[in-house]
Amino acid sequence: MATAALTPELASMEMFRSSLIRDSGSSETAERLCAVGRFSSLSRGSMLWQNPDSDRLVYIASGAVKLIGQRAGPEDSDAHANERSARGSQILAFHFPGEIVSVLHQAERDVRLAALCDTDLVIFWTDQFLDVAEGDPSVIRAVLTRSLEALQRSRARMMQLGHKSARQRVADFLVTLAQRIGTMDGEACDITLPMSRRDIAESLGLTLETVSRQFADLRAEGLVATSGRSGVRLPDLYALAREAGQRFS
Amino acid sequence: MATAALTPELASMEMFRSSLIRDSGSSETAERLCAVGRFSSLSRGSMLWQNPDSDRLVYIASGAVKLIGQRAGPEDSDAHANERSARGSQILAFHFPGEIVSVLHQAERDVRLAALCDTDLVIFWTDQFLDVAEGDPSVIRAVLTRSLEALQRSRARMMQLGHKSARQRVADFLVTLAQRIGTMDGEACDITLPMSRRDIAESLGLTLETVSRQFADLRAEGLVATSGRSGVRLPDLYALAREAGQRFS
DNA sequence: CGGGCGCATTGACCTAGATCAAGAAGCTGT
DNA sequence: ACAGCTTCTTGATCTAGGTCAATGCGCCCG
Repeated sequence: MATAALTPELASMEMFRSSLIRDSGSSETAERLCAVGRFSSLSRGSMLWQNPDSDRLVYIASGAVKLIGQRAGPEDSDAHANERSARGSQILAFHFPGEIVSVLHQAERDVRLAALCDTDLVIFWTDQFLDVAEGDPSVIRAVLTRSLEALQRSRARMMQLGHKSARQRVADFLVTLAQRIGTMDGEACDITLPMSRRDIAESLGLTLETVSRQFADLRAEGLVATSGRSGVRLPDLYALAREAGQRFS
Repeated sequence: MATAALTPELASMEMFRSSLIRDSGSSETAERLCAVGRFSSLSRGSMLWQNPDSDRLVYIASGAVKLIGQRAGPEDSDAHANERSARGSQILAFHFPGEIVSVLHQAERDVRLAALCDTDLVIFWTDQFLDVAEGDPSVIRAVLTRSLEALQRSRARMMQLGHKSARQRVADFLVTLAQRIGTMDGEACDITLPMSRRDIAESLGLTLETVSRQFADLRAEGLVATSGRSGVRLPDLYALAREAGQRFS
């Protein structure tokens, strides 16, 4: 009743519920799903420890996360497993509010979710989620559609990693991100990067130095402007997209 | 009634039906799905022309296919669009009998399915498939599970493309393929490669020459033996897996 | 069985990007 | 405002793998 904001937990659950109903699920199913979902709040930099025994579905309510794949060195022994020991880890995807991430348990590999900034999310045990959702085909179908979209993005990234130059990767990264979280400002487009240069590098399969150099080049050519660590402005999205795409030879 | 084999079409439909029922779908749903599926037979090297206006699901009954992603040069004009003009195309995945491939229509990109050898398959229009399957949640769930598996494989490939050396990629490719289509022979494992060196290269984001060189090196070290173009024997799968995986430094 | 074509192998060289090594901004907290 | 971090930028080398080019071999077909 107070004028103060809802608790993050209630707000997150409400977001999830209404996103389901928008996908034409019945509100009854939504209620039951909310009942089996567990709310969680992550602060910047912390990771969601993944039980190695089961798959999860994670709904992002607010903030931003990265999905990290790490070749599972068998329990890197005692070494304080804080994030910085990330040698040779690969970022598989970034995810933003409203999206559902599927974190599959995968023998031999270690897949984790880490928060780029303070993040609220709702976690489901995949089997349980599907058991409940099975009563409502439209919900399962919605989840299927989302996972096919994720597959599509994943394939697009593969093409990027396969045959593109550093310059193209960085350009493509910026254009794609602009489409997902950018705000148009007349001709130009502004993005506030939630991730570090290192994150960008690891997601593109490059080194942080190379990413930095490509930013410098694009900046020199007037294709991007930066302000501070995280402010990026793309004065000509089309020109940049052209850089990203089919520059033969 | 004759002793002769079934027609490929009937055999393919029967495979599809029984794979569905194994996944606990009702046989009634299976019948209805078969009714909307269209059988098709591809000969070695030919491509499934993808209508650009809709997504498809393709069930592989026999043979082998590659899923190709090509940055869509706007209608490469008249140039006889036979397969060989594949400049800078990337192979997104290989698929084998029993698997369901989802081919999503993707603006700006051209995704196609090509047969590595003579192949029988059943094609569905995704929306129609799901409309029918919606009556039977366990079928939709099965499709979802398969697509999550595809996502998982896709992520694994991303890690490969991201941070691995040519040697590791080739080793990983062979080990992964061995697990999918290899036949054990005591300690060793035999594979008959359905794809060319060029295909391997394009799927790993390497050149055909580099792949060849890596084969030569691994051969020299006794980790693989080859016979003819397509015969491969892996005398020590574990040693090879170790090459593929976490060789730090 | 032998000719010919396409795939595979091998070699010589050369760039894009990794690696190593300083510095220069940015964002904290006091 | 300043100290002390972390993250970013820039520069100088080094090398894995790409590119170009020649040769060899498996496989199909007459």
